[in-house]
Amino acid sequence: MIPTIRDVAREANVSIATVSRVLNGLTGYSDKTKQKVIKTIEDMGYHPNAIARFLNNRRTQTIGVMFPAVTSEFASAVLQGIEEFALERGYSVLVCNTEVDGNRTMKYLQVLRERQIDGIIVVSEVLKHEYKHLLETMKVPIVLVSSESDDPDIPYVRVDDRQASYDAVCYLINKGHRDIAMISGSPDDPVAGRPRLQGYKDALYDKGIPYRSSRVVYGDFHYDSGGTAMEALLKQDKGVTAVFAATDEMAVGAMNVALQHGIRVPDDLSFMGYDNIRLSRMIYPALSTVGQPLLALGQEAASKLITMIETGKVVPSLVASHKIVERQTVMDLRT
Amino acid sequence: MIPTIRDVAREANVSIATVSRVLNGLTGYSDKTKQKVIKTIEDMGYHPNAIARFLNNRRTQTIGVMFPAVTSEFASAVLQGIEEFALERGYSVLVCNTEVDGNRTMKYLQVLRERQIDGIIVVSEVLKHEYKHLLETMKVPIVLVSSESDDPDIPYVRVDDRQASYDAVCYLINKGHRDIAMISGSPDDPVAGRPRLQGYKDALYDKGIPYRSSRVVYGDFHYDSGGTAMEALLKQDKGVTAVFAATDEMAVGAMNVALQHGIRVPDDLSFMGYDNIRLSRMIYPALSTVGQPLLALGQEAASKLITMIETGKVVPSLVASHKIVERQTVMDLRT
DNA sequence: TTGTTAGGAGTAACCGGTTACACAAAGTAT
DNA sequence: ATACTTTGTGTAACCGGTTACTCCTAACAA
Repeated sequence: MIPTIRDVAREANVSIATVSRVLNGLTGYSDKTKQKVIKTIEDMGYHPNAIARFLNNRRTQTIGVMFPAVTSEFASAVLQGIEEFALERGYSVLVCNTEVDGNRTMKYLQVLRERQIDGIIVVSEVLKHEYKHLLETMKVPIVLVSSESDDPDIPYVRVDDRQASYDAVCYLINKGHRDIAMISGSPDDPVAGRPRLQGYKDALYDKGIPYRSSRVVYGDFHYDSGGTAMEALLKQDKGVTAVFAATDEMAVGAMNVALQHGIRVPDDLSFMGYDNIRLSRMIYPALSTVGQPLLALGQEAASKLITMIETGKVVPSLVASHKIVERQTVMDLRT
Repeated sequence: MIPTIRDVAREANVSIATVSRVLNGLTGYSDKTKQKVIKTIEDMGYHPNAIARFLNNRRTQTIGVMFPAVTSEFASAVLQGIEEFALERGYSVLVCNTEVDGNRTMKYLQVLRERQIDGIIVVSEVLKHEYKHLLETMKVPIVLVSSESDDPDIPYVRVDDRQASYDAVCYLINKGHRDIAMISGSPDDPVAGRPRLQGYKDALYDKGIPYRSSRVVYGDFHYDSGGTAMEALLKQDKGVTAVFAATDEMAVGAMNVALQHGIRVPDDLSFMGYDNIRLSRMIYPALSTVGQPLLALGQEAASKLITMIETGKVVPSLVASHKIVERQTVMDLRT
């Protein structure tokens, strides 16, 4: 039988209250008692039951992390950041992969509520009305990563997608490119879709380059759609010298299609991605891209969430800085 | 204040036992009572507290998953498999990333014990003696993924690495290659190191090709080491027509170095990887490799673990089937 | 000497459920 | 009519901790 605090108390000839106090480093016992209790605990191999403790603390020291896709490198890097910070602060992380279908999100939220988690981090997923309603009744702090909400009580941690996209396109323009196509995600996507497209448009506008809708094609953020988009682009617009994609995956998909067509990269066509996932430096030629501090985003999100949990106050949002990662897929056209 | 079962009982004019029975679908109440209770629960927005329930069930419906690296695609695919199956069966998953340093494993095991998790899945990590001792005192079922233990009480789920490696090399030989190099992981690694190297040697032996130690170079399973290994290989042995790497990451790293050296793939040099991570089809040319059913490995592991938890019996291990994934990096040398 | 205070330790209520057991009423067999 | 089930429901103990409150004693100030 696994020993309980009562067993320890009996064995050490003290009360359970005293054992509890020693365990929690509270005051109210002599040093002699402390030694006796500690020794008994070790002799018996006693380990406190966190579940029982949680029951009256009303804190489970657990946070739930919801992802649309754990398998994406983006998500797993963020997860690692969250997890590292959480462990340090004594919190555990429950993963919730909502990828498969929409109902899973609701199901998971129910599970998280029943498990009395202390807070939730939602990664790159927009809070639908349905979820929000449920979340409100849970009265639990929430932090968003790479997403945003109009609710001032829900802070977010993300980079400025429009600005990052703007900078990427400016980078291309500064390298002498004027005929730049974009492979965008869905323009309805408020996180990685619309703002990145807007950044592209703004950069062109500011640099005096006319925007042509034939130079924008749409994918679903993932690898295969990048290839499909590239095929379409090759058909509809010949004069392009550079392609900017809203995600690295799409950039790589597009680049591979170009390579299959015998197009040389970057000599004939330049590519620029967005995310700086590990993949981007593992391909040949290595992809130039926009870097997001993924690990740090995760850590920041965990930090904010835990602060909210422990202070009960709302914490300000954070716009983390991005950077242009220069590799080998962008040609310098200036002579 | 969040309503408890007592609040519901009072409101519905029944005892807490009755509410509990309705909640758990037990027998022993009239239909009228049931309706009344259900209505009250809904009206009050009552949700049972899983923590309190766990306290007397002695089951937390939680499993811990330990990884050396969540960020690796391998791990995240397995995690997804585990998580999917677990959710279906009402279990939640606590992720434990032991990547950073060795002490974290011990720390995490302590956390898992205190949290009274029902079982542990250890992914591609060998159980050190230190861990094993602790695990034994926890008296909790364990399942290994892509690893092995001499303890018959610890089942594993993995592919036959030696055989898979053997098949990969035979595949190359059947395509007419005789000068095959290998980029191995550490030969001390009992999971992905030694067996894969052995498979390579066995295949050569069986096909009557002499083994040359100058054709084996060692990496650490990750991307960069593949490149380094390739550099070494290019220096020490010129006549190679194919390179087999113990992981896709190393294969890709090696291939990129080859491309940088102006070597054409697969025309001048063929490459074969191992793992079939997403990356392998995202590069150009797409990497031929050995496929492991990662998602299924995860699901199987979760399934076995939950069976062990619920029946208390040890479950047999599983050797899952691998397959050769033909893509574009292997040249057919037969005229 | 007496009153006050602080420190060490114990008792018991409580957190929010589950469940063994008790019991009354209604139904069925004899 | 009596004895025995069955059904519906309640009471209270229990899971393993935390903590408010109480009590006793020794030390110290007046």
